[in-house]
Amino acid sequence: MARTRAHNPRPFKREKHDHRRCVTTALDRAAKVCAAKGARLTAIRRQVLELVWQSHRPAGAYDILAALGRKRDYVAPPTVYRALEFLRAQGLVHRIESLNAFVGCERPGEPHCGQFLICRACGRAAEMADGRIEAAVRRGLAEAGFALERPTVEALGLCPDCQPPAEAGNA
Amino acid sequence: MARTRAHNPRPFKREKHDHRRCVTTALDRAAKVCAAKGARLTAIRRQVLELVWQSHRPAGAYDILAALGRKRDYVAPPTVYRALEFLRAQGLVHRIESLNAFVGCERPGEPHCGQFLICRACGRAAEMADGRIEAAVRRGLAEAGFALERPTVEALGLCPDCQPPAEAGNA
DNA sequence: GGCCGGGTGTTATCTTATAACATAACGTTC
DNA sequence: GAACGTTATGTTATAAGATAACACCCGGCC
Ligand SMILES: [Zn+2]
Ligand SMILES: [Zn+2]
Ligand SMILES: [Zn+2]
Ligand SMILES: [Zn+2]
Repeated sequence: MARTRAHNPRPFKREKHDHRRCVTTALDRAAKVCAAKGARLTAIRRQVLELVWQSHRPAGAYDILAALGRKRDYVAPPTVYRALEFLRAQGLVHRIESLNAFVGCERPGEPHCGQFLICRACGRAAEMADGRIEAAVRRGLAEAGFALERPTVEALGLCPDCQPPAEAGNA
Repeated sequence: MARTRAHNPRPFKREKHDHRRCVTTALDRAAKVCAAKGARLTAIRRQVLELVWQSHRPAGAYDILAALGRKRDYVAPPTVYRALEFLRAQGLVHRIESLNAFVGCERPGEPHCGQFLICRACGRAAEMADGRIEAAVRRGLAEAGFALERPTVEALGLCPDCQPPAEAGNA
């Protein structure tokens, strides 16, 4: 039963990691996904995607707008929103509803239900891929007679790095 | 193992139901919850709660603002937002992040993870109470080392009433 | 009275998002 | 390579959602 790993046990990256690699991987994957679908990853869309991946903190549309303004001539809000909508339609970014912000998708190409941990201390958001959560959600909604289109789970809290140190030897 | 019902199998109300009863129940419960906590359910807060319960469609802050203006003298946005924030802190309403809107909580007093089905056709939102989803979410987040504070599940789709009729005899 | 704190009123402003229309770039066909 | 339909972007204006900052009121308390 070729069961892929049920979930990623470490959704939050280390504080220090080779983030340039995150970015290049994301851009490479995006190119592949778009090519496979015949979608056009234009210059602006690519730049917006790159800016979304600037960090693991969700980026607001106007943050991206401002950053984009530094790279090229000023662009107006609709341009950014259109690019973000395109990227979301391709499954390349997720929108974090509770923050009105966007993060790059960790698993583009694989359809999945968005599951996010949002740290209210450091602001990072990590995407989980817990098959059990997804299964529970899909089952619950099916039992409610609901035709599911786009489920998302968002949890606000404290990431491992931002939690006060445990008193006892509780790992 | 006094297991409460795992979930409500019919989160969406019938089109026609005695909705006044929904409202009065909600207001009664709110009074009890506030009394128990020593929180003051003032006139404005109560009116805002009543307006949130006007229907099972999530109400935007400015919808409430407008409706409130019809009942009493004009109130400014901060008044409504403060009332909504109070109600949310008391667990009397939930915010639907993906809609920037608010719905009354079906189970005030019982701490729970918000689970919502949002129909993109009729606009209604139904709160689920699926213990298995909640358990899966809590477990997944705990395994990720995440200190959980406020998990929510939101699913966009079509409610049973709004789905195209099934072709075959598939219930 | 004088003080405090919670709740509300008021004004102004900020952030987020989209409507509507104009223009440019691309791909195809002949 | 001109004409055409299609998709993407530019531009202007505005809608929609949310909050900051400060004033005021009112009840309880000393
Ligand atoms: Zn990274
Ligand atoms: Zn953190
Ligand atoms: Zn009702
Ligand atoms: Zn519906």
